Amino acid sequence: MTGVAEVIPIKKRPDSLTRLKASARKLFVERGYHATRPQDIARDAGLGHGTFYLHYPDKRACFLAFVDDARQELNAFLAHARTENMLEERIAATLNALYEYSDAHPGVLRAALTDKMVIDAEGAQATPFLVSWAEEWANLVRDAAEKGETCKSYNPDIIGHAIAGALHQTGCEASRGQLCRKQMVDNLTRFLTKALKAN
Amino acid sequence: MTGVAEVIPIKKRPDSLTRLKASARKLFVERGYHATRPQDIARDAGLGHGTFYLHYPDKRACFLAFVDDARQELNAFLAHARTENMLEERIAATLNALYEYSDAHPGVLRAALTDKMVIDAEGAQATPFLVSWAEEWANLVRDAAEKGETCKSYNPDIIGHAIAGALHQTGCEASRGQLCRKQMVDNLTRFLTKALKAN
Amino acid sequence: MTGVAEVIPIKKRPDSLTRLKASARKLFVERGYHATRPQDIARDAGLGHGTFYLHYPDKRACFLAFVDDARQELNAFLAHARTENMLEERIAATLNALYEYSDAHPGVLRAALTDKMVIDAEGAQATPFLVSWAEEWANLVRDAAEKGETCKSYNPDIIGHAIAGALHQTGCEASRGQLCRKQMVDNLTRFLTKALKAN
Amino acid sequence: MTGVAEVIPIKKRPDSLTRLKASARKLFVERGYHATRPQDIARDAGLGHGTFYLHYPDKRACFLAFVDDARQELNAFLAHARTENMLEERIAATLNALYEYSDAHPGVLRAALTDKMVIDAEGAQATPFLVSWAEEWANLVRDAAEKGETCKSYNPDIIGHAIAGALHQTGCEASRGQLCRKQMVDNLTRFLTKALKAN
DNA sequence: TATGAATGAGCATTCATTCAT
DNA sequence: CATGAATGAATGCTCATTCAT
Repeated sequence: MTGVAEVIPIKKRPDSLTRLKASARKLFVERGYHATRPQDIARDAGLGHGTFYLHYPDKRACFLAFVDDARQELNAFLAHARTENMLEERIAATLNALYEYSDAHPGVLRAALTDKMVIDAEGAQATPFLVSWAEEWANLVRDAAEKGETCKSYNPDIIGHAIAGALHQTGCEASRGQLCRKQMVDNLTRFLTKALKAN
Repeated sequence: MTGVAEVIPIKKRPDSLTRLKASARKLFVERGYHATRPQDIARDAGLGHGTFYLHYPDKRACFLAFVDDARQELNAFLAHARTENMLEERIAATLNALYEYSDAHPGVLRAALTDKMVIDAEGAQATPFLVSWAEEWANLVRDAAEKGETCKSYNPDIIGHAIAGALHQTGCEASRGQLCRKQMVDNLTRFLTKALKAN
Repeated sequence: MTGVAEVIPIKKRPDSLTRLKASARKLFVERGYHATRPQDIARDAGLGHGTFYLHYPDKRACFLAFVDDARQELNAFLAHARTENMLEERIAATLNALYEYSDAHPGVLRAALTDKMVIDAEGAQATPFLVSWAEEWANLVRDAAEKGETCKSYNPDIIGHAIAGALHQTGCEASRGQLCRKQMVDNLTRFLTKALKAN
Repeated sequence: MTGVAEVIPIKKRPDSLTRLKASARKLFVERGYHATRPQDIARDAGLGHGTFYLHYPDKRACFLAFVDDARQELNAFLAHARTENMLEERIAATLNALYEYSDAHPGVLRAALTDKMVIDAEGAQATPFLVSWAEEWANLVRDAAEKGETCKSYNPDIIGHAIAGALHQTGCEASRGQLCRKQMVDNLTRFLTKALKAN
C-alpha cells in the first residue's frame, strides 16, 4: 500500500504473451492442434480472444512458436549431456536429460513432434523437430565413428533417424504412463550402446 | 431379373465400397485426415456424397477402416517373415517385407500411423497401429530371448516400442525419398541384430 | 392430388438460386453491400446460410452477379429504344426506357451502380456498369455525328460520360422520390437534344 | 509554465487534429471508407490510436468531417467563378475551378462524394455533397433564366442534378486518368452552354 | 442402393471502441 | 493530451451430416 511496497512486484503479473504461451502449450498438449481454438487459448489465459491476434498472426503461428519454444527448452536440457566423453556415457546422459525434460513437461514433446502435415497440408515448417533431432543423433554417430568408438559401417543419417524414432515412440508411451522411466533409460542405453559400439 | 441374366456382367466395375476405400486411401495419404472431406472421397470415387454414409457412419469410421485395412495388408506381407528361424534372418526378412510394402503402397504407413489424437481428441482407437506393431516386436524379442538368441536383460515391451519407433521414423523419411531403401534395410538389420543378439 | 394434377406445377416453387437472387437484390437495394450479410440473404430466401455458398463462391460474387443481372435486364429495356431514327426520338425513347426500368425496379440501378471501390478496394469488376453505359452513349453520339445530326466537335467519350453521369444522378434523386418522372424525361430530353444537335 | 515560455515553440509541428485530418483524407481517398480503420489513420498520423477518439467520437464522424472539409475547400475554389457575368463564362470558370481543385487534390472529390448509404445504411448525412452541389447549379440556372440568358422552360432542380451528375462522372474518369483535362473542360463548357442558352 | 441439395453449428479472424496509465 | 493493450460482438465462410427423391 505504500510506495515502498510497490517496488517489490517488479513484474506484477505475467504479461499477456507469457500467459498465452502457457495456455497454448497446455491446450495443445491436452487436446492437440485441431481441437484447440485460439479462443480457448485466450480464455484459458484469462484474456479476450482479440488479444490472441495481438501476439500471433494466426493459430498456426502460435503452434509453431510453441514447437520452437519446446525445441529450445529441450536443447537447454540436452546441452550438458554433450559434454560427456565416452559414447555410453553420452547416450545415457542424453536419455536421462530427455526423460527429465519429459517428466518436467509431460506430453510436450509428443505434442510438439506432431507431424507438420497435421497442421498444414501445404506449409513448410522450417525443419520438423524430429528431423533436426535425427540430425543431431547422426552427428553423434559420425563423431563417435571418427573416434573409433562406433562401428564405421553405419550410415549415420539412417541410424540417426532410427534412434530419433525409437526415442520418440518410447517417449510417447512413457508419457501415457505405460512404461517405467528408470527401466526405460537403462534398457535403451544398453540397447543403443550395444548396437553402436565399435566391436 | 433372373439369376441367368446376372451372370453376364460378371464384375462390371468395383462396387461402391471398394471404390470408396481406394479413394479414401488415396486422399488420406495425399492430404491427411483433416484436409480430406467425405465429399472429396465420394467424388473421387465417382459417387454422390450421400453414398459415403451408406457405407460408413462417419468420417472417423472411414479413416479407422483405412487404418485397419493397411494393418491387415501389412500383416500379410510380414507373415512369411515370421517363418524364418534365426534372429538375424527374421529381422532382415521383416525389414524387407516392411519396405516392400512401403514401396508397393507409398505413404500408406505414414498416414495410417497418424496419432489417434489427431483424429479424435477423446476417442479411443482400439489399439493404435504403432502399439500393436510394438507388441509384435516385443513378442519377437521375448521369443528370441527364450531361445537364448537374445540378451535376456531387456524388457521386451520397451525394446518393442523402440524398434517400432525406429522403423516408423526411418520409413517416413524413406517415403519422402530422403534415404536409400537398400542401404536402409542393410543398416537397420545390422543395427538391430547387433543390439539384440545374446552376446 | 391425382397424377394428372401433378403435371401442372411443373416448376413447383422457385429453386434456391432464384430465391437467393431475389433476396440478394432486395437486400442489396435496401441496405447496400456492406450492411447485407450472406446469412441475411439466405434467411430472407428461406434457406440455410450454407446454401448461399452452394451457389456463390463468396459474397462479392453474389453482388457482382446481381449487378450483371441488372445490366442485362436494363439492356433488354433499352433495346427497342435503339431502333428509333431521329436523335431526339432516340434520346427520348432511351430516357423513357430507363425510367420505366427504374419504376419497375426501384433502387436497383442505384445499388447496381455502386462504385466498385466500395465492394473491393483491389478487385477489378470487368467493366463498371456506369462506364459501359457511358460507352453506349459515346457510341450514340459518334453515330449521330457521322450522320450529321450532332455537333461534330465533341469528343464522344467525354460527352458519353457526362450523359451517363447526368442520368445516374437524376435517376438516384428520382428513386428517392424527389423529382417528378414525367418532367424529368421531358427536361432531360430537351436538354440533351439541345446540347447535342448539329446546329 | 508562464505565458512567456509558451511563445517559444511557436508552431513546432502541426497539432494532432491537423495530422489526423491529413491522414484521414489520404487514406479515405486511397482505400475508401470501409478499408480504412481508425487505427490506420492514427498510425499514419504518427499518433496512438486512442488519440483518434480524442478528436472524433467515431469513424463515421471523421469521414463526415473529411467530406465537409472537402466541400468547403472546393467552395473556396469555386467562389471567384461566381463573379463572372455571362453564362458561358461562368460555366467555363466553374469547370476550370473544379478541375483545378481535382488536380490539386486528386481523388478527393471522388471519395468525398461517396454515397451516404455506403457509410451508414440508416443515418442521415445533413446534405449529401452531390445534392448541395446540384442545388448550386440549380440556382445558377434559375438566376440565368431570370436574366433571360437561359431557356426558361427547364426545371432548374432537374437540370441542376443532371449537371452535378455529369461533372461527377467525368471527374471520376478524369481522376483515373482516362480523359484529358483540357479537352474535358472545353467539351463540357460547350455542351452545357449549348444546352442551357436561351435560344 | 444412390443422390446431391440443404443444413447450421462451428471456426478463424477483424475491427471499432474503451480505459488504465 | 496521449497511449496502446485489451476487448468481444460480429463477419465471412466451411464442412460433416441428413433426408427427400
